[in-house]
Amino acid sequence: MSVLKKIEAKLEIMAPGDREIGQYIVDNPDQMLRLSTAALAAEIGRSQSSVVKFSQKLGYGSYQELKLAVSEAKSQEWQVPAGMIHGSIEVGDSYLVILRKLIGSKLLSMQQTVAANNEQDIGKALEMLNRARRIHLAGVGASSLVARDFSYKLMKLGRNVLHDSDSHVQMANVSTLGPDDVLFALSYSGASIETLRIAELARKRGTTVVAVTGLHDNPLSRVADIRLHTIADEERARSSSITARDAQLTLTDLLFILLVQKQPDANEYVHNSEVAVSVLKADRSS
Amino acid sequence: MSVLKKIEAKLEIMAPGDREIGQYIVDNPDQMLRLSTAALAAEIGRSQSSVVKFSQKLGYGSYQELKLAVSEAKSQEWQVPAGMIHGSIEVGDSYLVILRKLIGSKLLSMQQTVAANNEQDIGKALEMLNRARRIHLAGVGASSLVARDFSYKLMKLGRNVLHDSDSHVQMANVSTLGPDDVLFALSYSGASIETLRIAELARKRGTTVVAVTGLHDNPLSRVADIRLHTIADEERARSSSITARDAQLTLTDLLFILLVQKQPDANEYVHNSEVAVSVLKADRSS
DNA sequence: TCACAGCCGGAATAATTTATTCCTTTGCTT
DNA sequence: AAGCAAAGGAATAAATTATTCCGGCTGTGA
Repeated sequence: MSVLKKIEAKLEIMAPGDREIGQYIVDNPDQMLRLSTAALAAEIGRSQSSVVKFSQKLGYGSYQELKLAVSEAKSQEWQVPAGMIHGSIEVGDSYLVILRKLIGSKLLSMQQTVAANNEQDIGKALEMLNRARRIHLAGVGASSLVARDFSYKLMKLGRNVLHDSDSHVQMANVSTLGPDDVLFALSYSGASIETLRIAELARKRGTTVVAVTGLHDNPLSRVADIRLHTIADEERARSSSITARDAQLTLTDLLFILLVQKQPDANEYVHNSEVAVSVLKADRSS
Repeated sequence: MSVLKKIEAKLEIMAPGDREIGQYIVDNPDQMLRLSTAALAAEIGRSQSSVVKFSQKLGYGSYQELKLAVSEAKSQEWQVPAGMIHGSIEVGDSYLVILRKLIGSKLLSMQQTVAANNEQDIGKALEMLNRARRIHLAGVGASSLVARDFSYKLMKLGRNVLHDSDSHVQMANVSTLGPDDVLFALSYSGASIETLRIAELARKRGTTVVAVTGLHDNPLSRVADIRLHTIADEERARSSSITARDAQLTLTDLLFILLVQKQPDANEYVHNSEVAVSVLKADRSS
């Protein structure tokens, strides 16, 4: 995960002094890279030692390491191709501007989402999904659509998958899960009460819980065994539900592809399922 | 020009000592970033001061600045200009390569999709959707998920929308449509027999049919009044269903945003619907 | 061949930056 | 109210970086 995101996420739970430092870094990563601890401290009116301690609390061995991480993070964000705009979409915008902004913010959320999850966590989730006897997918509203999309893909690989858009049915299904199963729960806010209850129940039954939520602290994430994250354009109200969904899809697509890589006979499964569907399509007589 | 290139170019005309330092940096930029002047000097058996002087000779005020430049240069190499790799995903690919290819092909399909539809056609579709008494969304399989996603968004705007994932129910619904209504039909192949039949029936009843299909000639497109197109990465079998869905979503998202632009009270509707949902979320007692 | 100017490069040292220690304050718990 | 833990700053230690100084080597011109 990018340091800047990490700092931003932790900002709320930091001590006031650390928050000021973190805020400054998030707001001015460029300046920060050129400042010494003392200079940075002076900039925001705190002591030099606080800056050093801040770096250490974040898990970096030294201030220099923090700088390196910031520099790397900054470069990752720059990957948006030139011409992309990710401002919010305004009423007066022309067709072309809207197009660019839409694609720009979609791209941004996809990139930030893959950056927000490190390979280890993805790997753990993958391992769980791969070994699971059954996979239950939980999610309501828009997340339910993502869950269903993912369930179709998993079925193509011959996995045992459960999902229903009705949360009561989901709850009933969960009550049949056991320790060999996995619950994959999606909720951007991490606060959807139905999904949360389902995750809690699964946890109680010894089922491994993989949660896909936003980066902020949230109840669903707290009950999970494995935490994955999606990043959406929260500020831009008008596109937020779009990018939150895109972020979830990016993550589930990634998991699907990685599963395919792991499964030697995946192509055969996928191929067979596609043949089966195309038989349906070709059947013009029905 | 990137520092590394610059160093490489000057390597020949440098004094032997400087050349050694430069070579090391070019060869191991990653290590260099974590080494102090003294450590770097020790690594190649030279004096610490030589390293400092090396930085200065290159025009950087300090060793730290050189480090920053190297870090930046390294990150630039990462972002393959225009950014992405569009190759298909292979079994041996590393995690990072998969990430890039996935996002690359998603981006490509989004860009090609918006390019494949001219503003006039989009405008006509928009006009139809805007005026429609009722909007029926048709689609099966993965397209049904896109249809449902779109239906949620339209409902947020207070529109009259019909969609059911069961094609028989869709068919039944269509038989209640009239000339003031619009059928919005999604099918990448344009050959899904259920969706096609639904479109034909709608046509017969005088309902305007908007079809969203691939660019190839196809039956669904032929019966439609307004044709919109999605472009997916067909060659790449493994990601085709992913990009086809992304393309459809890009198009429906675009239509949604344009509808919002047209509807003066849209924000209020969207806001109200979001408030309603958040009330559900906050209700921890259920 | 013999100054001598120029530079390369290292040792020593100065200056700066970073890390640690220690101590006071503050707010919370018991 | 006493005890405790965390926050945060001052002082100081440790490290890193920058500068100075000096010996040695090389090419040049008398």
